Amino acid sequence: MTSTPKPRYQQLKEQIISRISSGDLRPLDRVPSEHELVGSTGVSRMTANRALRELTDEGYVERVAGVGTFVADLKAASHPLEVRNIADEIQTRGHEHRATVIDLEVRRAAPDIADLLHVPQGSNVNHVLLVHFENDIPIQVEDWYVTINFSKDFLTQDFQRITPSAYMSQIAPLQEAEHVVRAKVPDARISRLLKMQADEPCLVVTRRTWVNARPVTFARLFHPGNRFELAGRYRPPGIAKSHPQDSNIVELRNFDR
Amino acid sequence: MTSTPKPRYQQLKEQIISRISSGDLRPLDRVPSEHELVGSTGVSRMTANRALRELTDEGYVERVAGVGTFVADLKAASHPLEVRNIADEIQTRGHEHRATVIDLEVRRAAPDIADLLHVPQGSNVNHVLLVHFENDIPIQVEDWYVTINFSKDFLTQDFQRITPSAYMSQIAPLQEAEHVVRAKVPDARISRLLKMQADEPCLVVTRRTWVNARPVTFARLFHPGNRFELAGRYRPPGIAKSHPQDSNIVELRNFDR
DNA sequence: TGGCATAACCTGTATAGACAACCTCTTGCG
DNA sequence: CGCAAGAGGTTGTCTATACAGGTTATGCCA
Repeated sequence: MTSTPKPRYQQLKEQIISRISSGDLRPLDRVPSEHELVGSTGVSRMTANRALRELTDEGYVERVAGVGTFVADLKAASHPLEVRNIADEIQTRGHEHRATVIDLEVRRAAPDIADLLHVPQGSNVNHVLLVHFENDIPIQVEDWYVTINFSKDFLTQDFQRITPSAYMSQIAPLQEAEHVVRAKVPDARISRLLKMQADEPCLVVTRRTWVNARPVTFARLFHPGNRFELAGRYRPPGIAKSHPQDSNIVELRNFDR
Repeated sequence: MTSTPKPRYQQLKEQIISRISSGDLRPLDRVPSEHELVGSTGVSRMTANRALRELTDEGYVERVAGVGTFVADLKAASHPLEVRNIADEIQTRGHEHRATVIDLEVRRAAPDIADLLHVPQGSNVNHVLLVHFENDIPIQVEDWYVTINFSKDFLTQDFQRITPSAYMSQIAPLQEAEHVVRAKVPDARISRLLKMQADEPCLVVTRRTWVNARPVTFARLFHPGNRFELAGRYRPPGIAKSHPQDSNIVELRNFDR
């Protein structure tokens, strides 16, 4: 069908991405050098250089002159739209973080959850509900639903130590994600867990992730509207040489007013 | 100080970016071809190619094989974190859009506004307050403050036809922006303008933009929490060849429940 | 043994040249 | 007059080569 084959630098990129996705190359592993790629694939060094350079721009690998090319840390590969790990944020602020698991079980999927995860209604899904505290003040409720096939050791995880989203990114690299932010007055249970007053609004972030074109997780994150906000900062690319990753992250932060 | 000068492809990129920023090159204008850059700057064609290719990746220009390179439309240069123009979104949904300007004047900056815009307290700032309607239902209140120096013909704009954010991007390209999203119960005036019920929460997006490291605009966008949500979708780069711009946009959308 | 020069390897950049594919406009033929 | 062929410009890709600068390990010499 395609009259012209894919360019060779693109083939090379996809080959390396696939080795990363499959786990053949793990974070911080060494990626073949330009010269090695020249030897193994027959392309010229400039072509290998372009492939590795673009993989750097896209956050898949990191390069150090004089040393080599290495698979990037998952964190560095995360996207501006990715909400930062709440435990990290709290620690960044120098505060104490604590999490309490309210519920951790396999349950039958309610109709709406089944629909979102593309599983039969009433089939089993993993579920965890937990509350995060910053200096003993509740600031986030996480309500996760994860397909059984995606995570088989879900119930044995210690979600008080590792957040669900950190656990998920360990299992498989993020391939696709959708975030929706709403303002909503939460139901009584969430309101109670967050020690909120009646009629106080929540900032609700719902996130769905896909792996291999199938939805695998669905999560709702509730935050007290009077204590939290979602902030993003943006600087256009091309001029400043500082890490673009730094500036374009979306973070959930506390505001003191 | 810098022992090694900037690479030539980077100098070329900055030179072209500066011609775009200054208005010397306007959207859809033709950018010098690779061959012309070779002639005018003395670099090799591969170096010119790299400069133009990276500018393409960064959204500054668009290239068409066999035709040439052109300054990208402002819209295409926008960032995932950039909230889409609400008039566009409504038209995308096939609905009728209408805007009503409630207030358009120069006023003295209140302490908080003066602080955010880095102007002396009580000095003059442009202000506009307007309401957007989708099929005659109010869906967004925009509350803008713009420094006098940045926009001198602010009061003569027809903000019922051109949204403030579209007008701002006409004046100068966005250099830096900060977005904050909150859930909040609005004050009585906003609540009335949006025809909201008491105690109903708002999704409030506040945005501040910088040009040449100085804050120039501050805006608050209010949306009824029960009618609107902020959605973002993300697909990692490098594999799919479809426009990355398409998939990573944050849009404000209506949900019907 | 300690320290320094050096070799080996790596990435980063730059050049010159080549071919392919694409688009537009002109030219010439039927 | 209409259409096809071609010329010329443009981007897209690829190669071979070169030099600079950073990092690490080796090995020699004092």
